Amino acid sequence: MEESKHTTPSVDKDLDEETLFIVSQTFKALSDPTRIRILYLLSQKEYSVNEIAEKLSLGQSAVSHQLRFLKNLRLVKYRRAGTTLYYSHDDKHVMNILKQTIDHARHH
Amino acid sequence: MEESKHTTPSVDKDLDEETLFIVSQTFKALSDPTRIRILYLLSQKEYSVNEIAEKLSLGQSAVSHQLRFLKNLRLVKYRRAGTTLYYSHDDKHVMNILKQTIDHARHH
DNA sequence: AGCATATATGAAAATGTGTTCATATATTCA
DNA sequence: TGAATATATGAACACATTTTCATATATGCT
Repeated sequence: MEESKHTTPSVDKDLDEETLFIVSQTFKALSDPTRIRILYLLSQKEYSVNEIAEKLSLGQSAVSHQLRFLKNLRLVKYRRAGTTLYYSHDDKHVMNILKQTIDHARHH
Repeated sequence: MEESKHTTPSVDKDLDEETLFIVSQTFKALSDPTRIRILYLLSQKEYSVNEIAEKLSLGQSAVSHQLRFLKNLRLVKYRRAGTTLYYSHDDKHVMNILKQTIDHARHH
């Protein structure tokens, strides 16, 4: 009975492979400027693929590929309206972390 | 006078290049399993380069390269004791975000 | 100075990532 | 069904990242 009585969670346990994988994937999603810009846009409201491409001056294909990446991690979701897919964010925790880090970066 | 009266910071402003760069670099630091393991280790206490290499079964050179990466972003610092360098974390905000995300990943 | 130990560094190799291009699929409408 | 529009997909390319290997540098000790 020596360790972690009422200490902060996450310290003192070791990192199992699965946790490590999830954490690294999550941060990888946030490590690319294009994906950050997409998520930041989606933090405001839903947008279609073409709207995202236009707003950010990116190719339709590039946006689609990145959305698939984000979708696989369940960071975004979409709803269909005819042939148009409206994407929106789908992970409040991750969006919150992105927001925190943007604020932190801005405060210099 | 239409937007962002008392809304959350970081929304509604656009992302300037510099902020985008800092944010993406920060997350890139956290996106690699080796660096995550190093930072996680350093969240507990300071360790020398060789201690880190042994604890994590990594080559001395690989650890040194990653520490330089983290040092450039001012995420870690070191103190010298003879020929030994003891590294420790140096950014509470980033360590907090790492901790949050590990907890989040563990809760599935 | 010479030797031992701890760490850093540069280049090469192996692997991973992001964009583009061409094309496929899905939906709507006439 | 056929045309039009929106999005997805796969392959190829360019570029970036991570590790390894060999070697350099720094410090302390005798």
